[in-house]
Amino acid sequence: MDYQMEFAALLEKELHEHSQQDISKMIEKPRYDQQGDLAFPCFTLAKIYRKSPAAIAEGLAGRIQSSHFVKAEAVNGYINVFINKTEAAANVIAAILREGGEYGKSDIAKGSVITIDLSSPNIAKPFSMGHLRSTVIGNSLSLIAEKCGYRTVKINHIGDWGTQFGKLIVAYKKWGEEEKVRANPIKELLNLYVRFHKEAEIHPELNDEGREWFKKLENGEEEALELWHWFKEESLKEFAKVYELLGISFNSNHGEAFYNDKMEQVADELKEKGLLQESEGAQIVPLGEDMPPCLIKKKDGTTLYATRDLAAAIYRQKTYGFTKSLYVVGAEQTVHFKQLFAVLEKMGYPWHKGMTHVPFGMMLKGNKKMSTRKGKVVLLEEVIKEAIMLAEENITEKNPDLANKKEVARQVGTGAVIFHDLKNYRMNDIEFSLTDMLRFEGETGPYVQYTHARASSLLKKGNFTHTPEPFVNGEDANWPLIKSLAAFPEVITHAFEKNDPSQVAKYVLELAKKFNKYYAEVRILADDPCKQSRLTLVATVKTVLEEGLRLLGIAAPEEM
RNA sequence: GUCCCAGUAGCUCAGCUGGAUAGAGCAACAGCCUUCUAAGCUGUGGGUCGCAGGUUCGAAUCCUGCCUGGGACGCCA
Repeated sequence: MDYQMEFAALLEKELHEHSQQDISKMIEKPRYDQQGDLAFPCFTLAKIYRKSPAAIAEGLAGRIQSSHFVKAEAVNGYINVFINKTEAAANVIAAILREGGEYGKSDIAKGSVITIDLSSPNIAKPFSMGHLRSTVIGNSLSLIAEKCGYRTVKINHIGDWGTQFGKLIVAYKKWGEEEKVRANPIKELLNLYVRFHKEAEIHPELNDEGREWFKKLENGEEEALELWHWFKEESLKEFAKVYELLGISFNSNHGEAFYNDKMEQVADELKEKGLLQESEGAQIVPLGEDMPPCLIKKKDGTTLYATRDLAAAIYRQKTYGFTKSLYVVGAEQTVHFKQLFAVLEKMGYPWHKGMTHVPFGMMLKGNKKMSTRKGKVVLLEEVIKEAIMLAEENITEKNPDLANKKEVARQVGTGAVIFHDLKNYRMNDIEFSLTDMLRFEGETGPYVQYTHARASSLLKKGNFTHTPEPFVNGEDANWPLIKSLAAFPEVITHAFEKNDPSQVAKYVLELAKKFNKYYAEVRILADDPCKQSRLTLVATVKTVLEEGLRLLGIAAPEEM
């Protein structure tokens, strides 16, 4: 039952100048409960009918009659209607019981493919807090897309190619020691990387050496390749630990290097299509006034990441036939993606229209960007481990007999870290704060998980069983919950359209808050005729909380 | 210099396809566990919605200018 459309249909009978669709768009959800469930503002009608909004509202309110609404009243130029709670409750509850975890799914995609470029850490650099953002946002978006009927392909486009490796090789050859790197690869490689940039400030010629070594790498010289391969292996091992802790996996791990043998074709194709020009010794595609030109090859003939991204996009289209393709990459790379999409358009690929850069703000420290080159990074793995430890302490204190303590601690600890990242709009910069990240109270992941665990516990204690004809009345205590439960499907589509997981995070918080309020006010397990009805409501809340958390990439333990 | 993003309570943020009384969490203070997990609930205080114009019956929300912070602007990714 779509109450908004029903309300619009009733209004349309009275307002012939407006279509049902238009009216539906004008209908709002009032902020305060006393204002009813749906509201129609009459201000814009005042001019047409030459009557005051209040008078119009008065006139219309009396004509709103339907079994779906119990009341319609005119207030301050609005018509406020009150939904038939018993009917609405029955519909929502039945839908959730019937669909379970499928509740809220849609099929707007009709099984078409969406590729999502996410995480994409750089080899030989530690997995920093900054990469966490891309990883968890991308992962959640892929889960949301799946819920909307897409076949998703998560691609970890690992940064395993580029001039930086030339630099790293130079640093290793000058100052590196094999045993040290073997013992503690990431840390030692980072030290070398940091040292390189420090020394390059005084001796800029080091940068030239770095470029030379990258050229050797691109030419496939053995020494360069061997070192590169080694650095890569060590880094991948390190990343795997983080992904395991987070519970995130990928459908493709093709990094930049994978496209090495595909870039020449791109350059050729650009040339054939007459897009390539030489400028200051480099090969470029000019993109007009609005954008800087896209660099395809440097004057020494080596490639740039734009070249690799072009090759990757073409490869992905060929391999997956995507209709949509998301790049979950920091906002500072906005121009790069504009260029990338513009070049694809010039190449005549219509599918460039399905490509979207999903930017996000930075992790700041002391209002400054955390710079890898200066060694100012916080290691994600350490933060996650800390969160897990803290979660375990909490369990030991509050629920010492919990069976699978370790696993629940992992779920809650990572839940805190992931939720902390996803609860706010992704474009906001985040000031890194360990205390905020490890908070388990208030608007946090553990708060939602805790609420879910409470619901689970009630169902167990109350011996809840699915009844074929669930009855949950829409009494006032239930109503806020019913309304929230009904909103879940539209929250998901909205989150997908905006590429915004925080919509789901905020929703799940709101539902948890309402449930905790209900929990405090109503004795759910009281032995009276309505007990099963209350438990049914609890069951649906549990289902939706669990599903909401799942869409964020967060587990919902039964107990904690 | 040009372009992009942000500026709402002490702090972190919601609200921004314009609407009726601007909301949470944290922090502070005061309550609530002999009854369903207190990782919870209830209450109190706290706001020139960066500033100035404009559009509108109506602006935190849209437009313009300015201020502040951050970012990006051809051989890094």
